[in-house]
Amino acid sequence: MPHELPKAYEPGAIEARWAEYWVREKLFHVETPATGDPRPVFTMLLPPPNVTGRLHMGHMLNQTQMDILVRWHRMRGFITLWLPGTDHAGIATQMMVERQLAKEGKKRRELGREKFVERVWEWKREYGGAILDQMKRLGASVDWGREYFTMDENLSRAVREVFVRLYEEGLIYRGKYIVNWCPRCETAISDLEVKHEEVAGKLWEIRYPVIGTNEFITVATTRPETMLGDTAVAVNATDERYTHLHGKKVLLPLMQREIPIILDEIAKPEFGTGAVKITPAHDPNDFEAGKRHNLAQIHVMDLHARMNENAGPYKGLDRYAAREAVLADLKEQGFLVAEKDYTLPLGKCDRCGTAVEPRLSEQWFVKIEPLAKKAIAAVESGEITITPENYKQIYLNWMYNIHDWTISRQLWWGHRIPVWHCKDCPDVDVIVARETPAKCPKCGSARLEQDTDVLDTWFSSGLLPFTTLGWPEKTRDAQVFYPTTLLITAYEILFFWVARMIMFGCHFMAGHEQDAAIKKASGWAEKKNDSVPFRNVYIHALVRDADRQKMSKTKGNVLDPLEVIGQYGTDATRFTLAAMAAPGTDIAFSESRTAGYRNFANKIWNAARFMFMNVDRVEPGLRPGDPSASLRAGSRGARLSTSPPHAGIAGFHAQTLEDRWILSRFNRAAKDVNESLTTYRFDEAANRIYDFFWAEFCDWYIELIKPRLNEEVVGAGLRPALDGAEPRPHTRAARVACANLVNLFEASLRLLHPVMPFITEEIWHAMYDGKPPLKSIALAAYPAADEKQIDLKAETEMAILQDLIVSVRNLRAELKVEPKVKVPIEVFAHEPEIRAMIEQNRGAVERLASVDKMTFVDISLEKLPGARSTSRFDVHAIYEKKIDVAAERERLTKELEKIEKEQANGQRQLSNEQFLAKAPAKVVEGLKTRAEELRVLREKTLAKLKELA
RNA sequence: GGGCGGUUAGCUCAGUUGGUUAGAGCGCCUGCCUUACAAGCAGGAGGUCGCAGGUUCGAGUCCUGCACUGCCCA
Repeated sequence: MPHELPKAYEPGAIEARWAEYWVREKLFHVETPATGDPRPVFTMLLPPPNVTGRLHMGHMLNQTQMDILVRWHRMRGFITLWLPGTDHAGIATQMMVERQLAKEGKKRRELGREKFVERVWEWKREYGGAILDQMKRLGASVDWGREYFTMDENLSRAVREVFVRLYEEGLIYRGKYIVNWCPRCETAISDLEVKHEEVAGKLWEIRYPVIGTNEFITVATTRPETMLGDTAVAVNATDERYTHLHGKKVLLPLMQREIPIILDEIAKPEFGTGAVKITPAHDPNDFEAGKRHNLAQIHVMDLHARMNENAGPYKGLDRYAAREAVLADLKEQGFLVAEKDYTLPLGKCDRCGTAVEPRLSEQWFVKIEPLAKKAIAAVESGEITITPENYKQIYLNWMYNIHDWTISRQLWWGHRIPVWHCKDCPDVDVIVARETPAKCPKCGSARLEQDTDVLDTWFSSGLLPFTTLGWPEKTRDAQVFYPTTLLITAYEILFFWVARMIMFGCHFMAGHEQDAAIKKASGWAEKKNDSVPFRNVYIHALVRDADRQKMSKTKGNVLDPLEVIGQYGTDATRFTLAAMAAPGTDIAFSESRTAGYRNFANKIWNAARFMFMNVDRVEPGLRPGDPSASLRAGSRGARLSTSPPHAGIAGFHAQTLEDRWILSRFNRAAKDVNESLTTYRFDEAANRIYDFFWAEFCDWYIELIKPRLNEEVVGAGLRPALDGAEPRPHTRAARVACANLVNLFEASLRLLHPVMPFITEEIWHAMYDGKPPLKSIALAAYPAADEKQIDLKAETEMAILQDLIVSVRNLRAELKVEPKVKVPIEVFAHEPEIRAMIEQNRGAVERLASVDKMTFVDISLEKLPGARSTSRFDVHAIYEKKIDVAAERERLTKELEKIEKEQANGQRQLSNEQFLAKAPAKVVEGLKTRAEELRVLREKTLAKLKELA
């Protein structure tokens, strides 16, 4: 089985199999490290998806990036913990179950709180795992053994603890304020959960008669129905138009209520008529103004945004129906002055899209300023870094202007507020307790009632970095894994979640110290503050559709990641997201790219087939990590226990130019990829691997070693193969080439593994005939560059050789040589070493450029037709077909122009003293070398043009 | 209204602290089923880097203004 790969790469079966294997084998489970464990740690918290959620492209991008870093760190020997879990998502989940009930013709309130919550738990047990199951399909290497749910008993206990402590510290208070009220969800929501939208509306001007005069005062409003709750009209003290009305009252139309004219800054003289109606119970600004002037607060709507008894004749009407009725009546009575088109921002509930109603109600708040202070300091001081850096300023700006946070929600699903009211105590005091109290501490009554509200979901998720590690107990887990290393998340929840984690972390973990040895090993020795929830934050991009449109259900352009995966495979989809994840730009996800990366996987697949074919032919039984096997003929040298090497490729015997070259290129690639991943440059890392594997390994290296792999011993006796089976006739060179191929391939798989975990796992296991030294390539070492294996000379020589081969291919195309016809060539090399090098690689040139025979000459070939020149060599194809003189002249003229343009450019700089004085020597040197090359090239081109004339 | 991005090939995007010839994938054109791969191979065309100024020996890269466009906040 192992070496017989199907001809075409089919990701489906492979991926499902390994995804299941990784979970079953618990490969990514992390035990709590013992004291004295010297290894560095890498910890990440998975931003918990909503328990109601379905995987979307944003999750997939997020998880791909996290998984790349997690696998990379794990392979580099870090204790790597990636903690998964789900969020109970108060409103969303409640809505889901309400919808389910509605289908049965039932309502939440009919069921009652207790039964309803039981229903939600049932729902959670049945459907709540869906998104995590989807995650498994992505290959996310999380520790499933530590999975959490925000409503778990231990996490709930921590939530109560936090509430009580904050209350005792005076950082939680209850008060009557204007909040954002969603009449659909029947709950208060925070500022962040309101989405503002520009909508076309109207601005109505209404005149209120001033009592005791014949005058009117005109106010403008976009929400005329709220006038029913007006308790004042404000004008600006400096507004001379109204000076004579100071101290007077107006008679509120329709309601016939006398209300005062007040002087307040809220009225801006330059805006409209300069007079504003004040409705303290239905507008946040008016509420503040009302407090300044001690105005009555009149509710005119109920919880469902229907007019209530305070709205007089309009009682029972929905707010929009009431608006129509009010306008009609105002018009009829002559109070409506004007109606203008007006664009207004409308706040909508983030969850259900219903227009939010500002509503005066009693809620619980977190006093945010003291918490924000520490959270600002943590980022300003660099204890927490935010990447890309521009988000740092966005975070800070928001933090500077932060408001108190409404944490109570009028829902049934969530952490119920640990507050009780005593029915027998006349005063308004509350009992705040960690556990349900049996009786009132004041009067001893047992008639206690728990507050009906639950906490905002973000209140609990903001605690996760420490509650998942056992807080409030002081645990070894916290000592090792807190602060977590990195948080990767979307910009949208920077405030919702990231900011709150920082505030809570800095507050509740103050004084915490990470295990000193581990902290140092992990590279955080210079960090002073161990209370922060994470050391770094990386904000990832938004995934848009191929036309840069935001994906949305209403537009119908949502791409389901699982469908994309079904079509191209997880590896290709992951690769797409990684390769397109350049910082600062959103990702316009295009399936054509994914198709391209599926092709890349197929390329790897077929390169593996090629490798296996040769192993089976040349050296059956050969395994990676056992490079000497091919040299110890007859002995069973495969040592399965050797773990793969860390730096470079151990046991790679660089004997030929292409060997030295690929080894050098591999080490360079490893170096670049490691550097890119350090700075979250997933795009650079992915592209670098792509280019190395395809353009260097496959296109050149494999092609170059083919003849060697086929070398057979002539006349000598046959040698027994490793497994003692059929004798093999291959030379030592062939066997070295084969071993090199295997070792290089194995190292390349490790290089690629974090981005494409499945295909690499599959081929890796096959390389060991299904008996690998480790349970997974994910546990093998990540390649690190070995500087000694970087070989500049080999790279330069190879570049010349490639140049020669490509030049001949060019000539063939120009001369329209039949594909099957081989053509003799002549080569003139400027320097003897280059000539020797080309001579040594004669076979490669002849084969890869379809050359009949290569001969060296001692005179320049530049003037000949059918020749190509570089600054290092001339090459001439001996072929009778007449070349197209006109086309050739055109090509040369174009080339000459290009050369001269560059030459002029270079000359200008080189003759500029300022440039010579100021530019770095390296640049000047480079330019001089280039100038010399250009001079040679120009002469050659000119000579040839002359010859054609 | 305030803030932050973006504008580079037909399309989607890279392009490090300014430095020698601006790159990739897809698409397009030409020729090939060359025994790993047609999901492939070889070759090719295609860019006044949004516009106008400025700084600099040198600008796709830095500064100013403008145009278009996207996002966030109020």
